[in-house]
Parts: sequence; C-alpha cells; structure tokens
Amino acid sequence: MFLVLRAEVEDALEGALSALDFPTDDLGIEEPPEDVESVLASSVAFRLAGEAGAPPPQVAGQIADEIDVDELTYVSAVQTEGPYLNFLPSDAYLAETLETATDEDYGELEDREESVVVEHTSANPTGPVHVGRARNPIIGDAVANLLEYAGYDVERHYYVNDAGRQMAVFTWAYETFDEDDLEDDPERDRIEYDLVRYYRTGNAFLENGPDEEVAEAEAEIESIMQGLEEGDDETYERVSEVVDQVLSGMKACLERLPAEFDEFVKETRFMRNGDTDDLVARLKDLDEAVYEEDAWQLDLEDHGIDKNLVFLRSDGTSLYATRDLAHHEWKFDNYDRAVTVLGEDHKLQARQLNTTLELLGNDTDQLEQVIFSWVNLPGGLGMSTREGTGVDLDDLLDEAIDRARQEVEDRLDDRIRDDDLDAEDIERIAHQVGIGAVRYDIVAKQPTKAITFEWDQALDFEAQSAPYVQYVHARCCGILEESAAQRAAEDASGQSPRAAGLDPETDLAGQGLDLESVDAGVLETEAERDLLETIARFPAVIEEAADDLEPHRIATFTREFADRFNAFYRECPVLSDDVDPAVRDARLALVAASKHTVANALDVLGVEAPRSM
RNA sequence: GGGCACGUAGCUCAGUCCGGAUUAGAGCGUCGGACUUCUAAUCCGACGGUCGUGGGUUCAAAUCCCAUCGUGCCCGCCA
Repeated sequence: MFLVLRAEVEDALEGALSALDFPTDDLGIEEPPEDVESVLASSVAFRLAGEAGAPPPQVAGQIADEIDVDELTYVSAVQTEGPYLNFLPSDAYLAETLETATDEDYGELEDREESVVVEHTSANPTGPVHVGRARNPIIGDAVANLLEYAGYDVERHYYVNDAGRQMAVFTWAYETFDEDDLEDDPERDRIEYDLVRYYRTGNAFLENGPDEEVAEAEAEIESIMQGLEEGDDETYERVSEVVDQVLSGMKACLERLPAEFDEFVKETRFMRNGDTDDLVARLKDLDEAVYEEDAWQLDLEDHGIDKNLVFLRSDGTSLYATRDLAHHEWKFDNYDRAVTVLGEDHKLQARQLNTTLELLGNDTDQLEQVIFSWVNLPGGLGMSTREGTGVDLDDLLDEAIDRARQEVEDRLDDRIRDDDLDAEDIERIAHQVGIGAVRYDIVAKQPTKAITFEWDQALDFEAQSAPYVQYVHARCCGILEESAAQRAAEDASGQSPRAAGLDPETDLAGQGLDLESVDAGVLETEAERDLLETIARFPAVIEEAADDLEPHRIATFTREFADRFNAFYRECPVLSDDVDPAVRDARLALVAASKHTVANALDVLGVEAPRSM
C-alpha cells in the first residue's frame, strides 16, 4: 500500500510543481522522522526557495495549496511544517493495508516474469563447511528468498569446483594414503570429516615430504589435471569419487541451515561439453590476448585492471577463471539475470570476469555480485580447511541449539501461556531459535563489514536478535489461538454465532472473522496506527532491498516492526472483556496482518517463525 | 608499494548509495523501575557519541569531494 501511496504523492507533487512552473526533476520525497504524524514528506521547498524568491516555508505553503487533497485516495491531508510538506494517510490507506496484509502472501510482489540465477556458497569440496564460509550460504539464501518475494523466478546454484588443482591434489591423496597414514580420527561421523584428513595429509606431504617423492606426487597430480582437461572418463570418475562424497557431506551440513539448491553445477561440465575449448579459441582472438611466458593471457590494462588474466597454462590446461567464463555465458543463455554471492577475496576476479565477458560480447548489466567480508576468529586468526583451523559450522549450529534448549528449559517454569510444551516442542523451539539466531546475527549485518566470530555474541538471544523477532510472531499466534479458543467456548455455550476459531497457521479469510465487516477506522490509538503504517511499508521494503540486493534491510525492518508490535501489545488489549467487539475484530485483523508480515519477513531471512516459544 | 572495502556510544550494530525536521538512532553492558490482565526471550526510565582526523562543496554534511591515519582483503600458469 505504501508503494501505491508513494506513487500517488509523486504524481500530486509533480502536478503541483509544474502548475507553479517549478522544475520537477527532484521531488525531495523522504520518510519523516518517527515523531511526525505523516507517512511521507518532501523537502523540495528548500531547493525551490531561491528560484521562487521566497523563504522555504512560504514555498511549501504554496505547493500545499496547489495540491487538491480531495482528488487523492490515500492521502487525507497535506500539511506544512516549516519548509516540509507532510502527507498524512487516509482511512482508505489504513483500511486497504489491513485488508491486503491479512493475506498470507503479504509482502510478495507481482510476478516480474524474469528469471534470476543466484549462485552462492560454491565452496570447494575439500572438507567441512566452517564458519568463515557460512556467511555465504546465509546471505546467498536470503538474497535468493528476497528476489523470490520481489517477484523474480529464482534458481539457486552451487558451482562445484571439481576441476581445479585442489581436487587433483585431493584425488591423489585419497588414492595414495591409507587410514594408517592419517594422524587423527574424524571430528564427526560424516563423510567430509573423514575425507578431509586425506586432503590435509596430502597437502602436508607436498609441503614437507622428501623431494623425490613430492616430485612423483606432482607428476601424478599433473596427469590428473591433464586427464580432466582432455575429458578422459576414467580420470573424471576418479575425481568424482572424491568430489561427490565430500560434497554430499557439505550438502548435509548446509541443509541444516537450511540452504538448499536447485542445482549443483560442476565446472567439469564445461570442459566435457567443449565450451571451455570454444571459449579459449574466442579469447585468443581478442585484441587483448597475449602469449607471454608460454601461457595465453588477457592484458586488461586498458580496462583498468593491472593484473593479466591467464586463461591457458603453459601445459595447455585451462584455469578456474577460464571455465567460469564458460559457466557465465551458459548462465546468460539460460537466465535473464545472474547474481553471485562472493567473498571479498574474489573481488578482483569478479572484475576480470565482468570485463572479459563484456569483451566477448555479453551484456554484463545482467550480472551482479554481492560481496561479503571475511569472518575472522578473535585475535585476527583466519579460518582454513587445508590447515584445519576455524570453527565448523556444524559445531556452531550444535552449540546454538544446545544453548537455545537450555534457555527454553530455564524459562519453562515462568511460562504463563498454558500450552504445555512437550519434549518435542522444546526440541523444535531449540532448533528454530538456535539456528535462527545464528542466521539472523549474520544476515542482519551489512555484508561489507568484517565480522569477528565470538560465541557469546553470535548466540545472544536477547533483543535485536532472531528470538526477539520470533517472539513477536509467537505472541501473534498466541492471541489468535486464544481467540479461537474463546470463540469455540462461546459457541459451545450458545453465546456466539461464530463457530470457527482462528487458526494462526492459515490466513483469516474464510475463518470466523468477517474481514469485510472489519472497520480499520476503529483503530484510533497511536500504537495501532504506527503498527499499521509499518505493516504498510513491508512490500516497499522488499522492493528496495531486492533492487539493491541487501537482505540486511529486511532484518532492520523486522526490528522496527517488532518494536511497533510490542508497543501495540502493551497498550492495546485484544481479547479482554472490556474491548468493544468491533475494536476487537479490527485488532484481531491487525494481529493477523502482523503475523503475516513478521512471518514473511523472517522467511526472507531464512529464519523460522515459531508458533510458540 | 598499488587497488578495493571498512572506521558511528565501553561493546555489537542501523542510518551513508538518493545530503535536510532545534537533542545522530537501537541493542548489549551499568544503574533504577514494571508480571492477579492476550507468554517478562517483553516493556519503561537514566547514564553514555568532537559520526577516525583535517580540509572543501552547500542554505544544510555521519551522508558528497579531496587529503590523511588505522584495520581488513586482493595484487599466483591457486581456487
């Protein structure tokens, strides 16, 4: 509804400005501070003061006079406050917001009939997913959800680096060493924890082993890479045995978040189908192509990139970057847009990729990157799979769930709501809260900022965390369930004509509450109106966050929303006996609207919305 | 050395792209309050900030420009 209101205000303002012969290129539309009654404002009078030869407040007055409020649907009045123009919402604005928000899909924008492939995580299949990498699936999943809500047709891809030197090393190590050669037991009973030991042992051997044996190993690794390059089936099978096993374990870990994918795209696919060879041929034809030190490279200096892009090694094998170019052209063929979530260490490669794709004649406007900074351990220590440093995501999630479970149990005695949580409920809540807290903590921050990982901070269940927002959802459900129970009781005693209760799992249409007869006009308190205005903004927040690929804005919204809801909860009883029935119904609709808003906002973030907690 | 990002209360962060509403917002922590009333994982109040620093542009700068300092990342025939 906010989007419609904004369009209406823009039209009205533009009309008024041109009627007064003022320029309309900058309408100065902004959102007013919290203590101002209006939902939209304009500071355009500041800029027009010089031209008008009058002080800004006077100009604002002129403009306000020029706008005929009677012609507007969602604006009830245009007021000036000094130089500012304030647009106040009409009853129709609030009524329609209440009505549309009681729909379960509230916040989902119209289908744009545009496909987007979101590639994220794409961690090399070398071992367990650690916390340093966890930012990628958490942000990536949220970006994909966000685009889906914004009306795009989204596919989620994990690009599997199964052709690089790392995998050749891994394959060699896996085939060469035995269980006896490995120093430690697996840290966890899952395949990637088992196999990563070979990878670590192999890398240590290559670094410190006897020269002669290392040379032999290198020869073997080289032959694996050559085999892959030539499309040799046997080599592919050998490497796949390692890749598929490790990947299956990583997949299981990511599913705990859950971060799920529509497709795991292997880079060997673009070697085996000939795309990489074709691409290399086309790259060689570019003006920027140079042959230096026996390797084919692209000199991108004229395009602002100092570092050459090597696309064919002196031994004739392709590189990750080469195959990624083929990969991206494939994306362009199959999707309207492509979004990639990358760590900041890949920034330069992303620029090279972009520039090269453009040189190859692609329209790179359809390619966007979301860059995030690294997660470090306290003391500035990094996380590495090869070296085995870092916190495993599995451990973080286990710890989060344990702490959440403890929290639920500690609070059990103090609960007022008589819904008797059983063991299964406790486990459910522990999972929803624990994992939700981890995801929220990461997705709520601007990805460009570096994060230092600290247990207590990541697992803080207090305000500004997932549980804070989840609690609002549980409160909504509590009220709706309670109302259902009350109505059922009334009906049983013949006091109420309404038989159906309200099921918080579904929307209100078709339930006992007759939305047609709900009158938003009875919502008169500031708390109610503030809440409704916040609900009204949700679709606009989705749109803006999606345009900029910034899911953290949804998290910011959930906090503002939770604040507003808690104010409403404190000041406006819904089910008390002394509440007028019309007010009660309107407030129930408001609670239902709140529930859908917060549930869907959390859904975008990939955080579950508990019915009780 | 060069490139890119980040620097806002003791701590963790919004706000910065698109400059505007006499006191720059939250949370944590500290201190003090609120559960006979739809769940207190909540709420109310107090304390706490030269928005890294210095210039500039502007009627107006946390926000734009320049410089500078600090931190992170990158500058491989690795991925």
